[in-house]
Amino acid sequence: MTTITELGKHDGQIVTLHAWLYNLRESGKLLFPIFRDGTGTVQGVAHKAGVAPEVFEALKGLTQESSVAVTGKVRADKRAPGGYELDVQGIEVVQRVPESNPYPITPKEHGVEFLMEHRHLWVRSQRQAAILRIRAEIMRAAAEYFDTNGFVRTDPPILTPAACEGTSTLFPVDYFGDEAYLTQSGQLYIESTALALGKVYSFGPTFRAEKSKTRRHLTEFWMIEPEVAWCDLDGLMELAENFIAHIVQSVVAKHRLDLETIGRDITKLEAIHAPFPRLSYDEAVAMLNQAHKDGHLEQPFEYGNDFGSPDETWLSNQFDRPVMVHRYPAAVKAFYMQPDPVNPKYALCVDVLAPEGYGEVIGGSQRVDSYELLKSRIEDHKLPLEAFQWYLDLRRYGSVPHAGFGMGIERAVAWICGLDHVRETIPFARTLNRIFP
RNA sequence: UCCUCAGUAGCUCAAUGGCAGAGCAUUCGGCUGUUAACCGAAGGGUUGUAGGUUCGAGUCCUACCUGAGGAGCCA
Repeated sequence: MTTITELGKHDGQIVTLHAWLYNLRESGKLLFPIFRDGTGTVQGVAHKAGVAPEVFEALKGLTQESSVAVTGKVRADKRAPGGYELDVQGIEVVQRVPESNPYPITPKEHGVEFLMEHRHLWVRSQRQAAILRIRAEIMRAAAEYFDTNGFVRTDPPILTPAACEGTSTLFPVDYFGDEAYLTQSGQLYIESTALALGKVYSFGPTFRAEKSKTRRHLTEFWMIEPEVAWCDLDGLMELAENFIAHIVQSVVAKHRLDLETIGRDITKLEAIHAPFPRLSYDEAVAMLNQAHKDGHLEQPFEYGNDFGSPDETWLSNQFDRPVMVHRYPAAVKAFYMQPDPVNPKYALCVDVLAPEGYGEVIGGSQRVDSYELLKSRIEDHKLPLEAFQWYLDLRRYGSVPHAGFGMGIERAVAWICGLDHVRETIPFARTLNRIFP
């Protein structure tokens, strides 16, 4: 028993594959079945005169996605896309898809709605399988970076008693008669474990009930969030650029074939090395104003606002690697962000914008470490002080400067794979209009 | 929540207000190197739903439903 990616090690040998029929071409007394097994695809060849009659009959007219155990001889062939073909000698049909109810996803074009409705089958296609393998590598490499740099993984709860930031919409759930919410970020909790363990991270699903209908939004998405005690904004930006470079280079090193399958321009990924360019908010605004003057942006940018989606897209397109925009006006940012001591109207925060117009993949900040300031910020934002007493405890007992960020896995996958929508980056996307299958 | 666009065969799409069609898929036949193979034939329709205008509506009008793209918000 072997797999299709391993066929090169078995040239000239007889092997058996557990596989599915991906497609079948016939040419008279010649059959060209294409098999897929989850690791790749290979074309089989069967001459009517060269195989047992019952094998030829079983293969002829076999239906797409029927499951089989196929035995044959591996043969290097320069006509084959993967370099090898399989001369079929025997086949056991494990389950034959009936003609009366054929596999719905044909090797032809399909619309988004149809494919999403059949997501449970769509994941079998070569492109989707390649994306899911790359997603897995991104998640593995992300965890690996922290695991090998002294971080302890401390996962926060998914069921939470109160809003983390109070602004985004939350999914409420009944908790034995009380109202609880699905987490939208583990940040507040890992600030706690960071003060216990030094360097920590969390990695899990988060939920936002925003009515966003764009190619960048899911209602359920995965986020990896480091939080570091005794860390300032500069230290955080250094962490972010090294972290991202590690992930991208791991994917390039281990999934070149998958990147080629989905048509990704790999040279763009090979350029992703630290350090990344850094722009202050004011510098970014100056660039946006110039861009508007030059006619690259329709809307003039109003100083003091957060960047809109077209602004982010344009900014990130100006660089060949991710760009880090730091020190936004505190007024448009979250209550827990530390003010810049040089000018307190700015927050010590950073957004990392992926290149090629992919926009924000990381948002992070140094956190407020003063009890008095944090308390007044909570009050200014009209958040229930009672619910944040435990969070304020972190400033009552041995408070230190600390910082952290969150990276959305799906946006990172979309960028690294060069996809135009995050719905293809996760096995089963949850969007505003879809919670099926 | 707002703006724009789209719903016709299993799928992707055509059809000036005048007989509802093609390619793929399925079935049958042909082809000894095919690469989303090709060639020939057959079956397959409550045109998203409900009203309306008209001699006549897939097409025009109204409402609703579903989906897509974008804005805002965010990762």
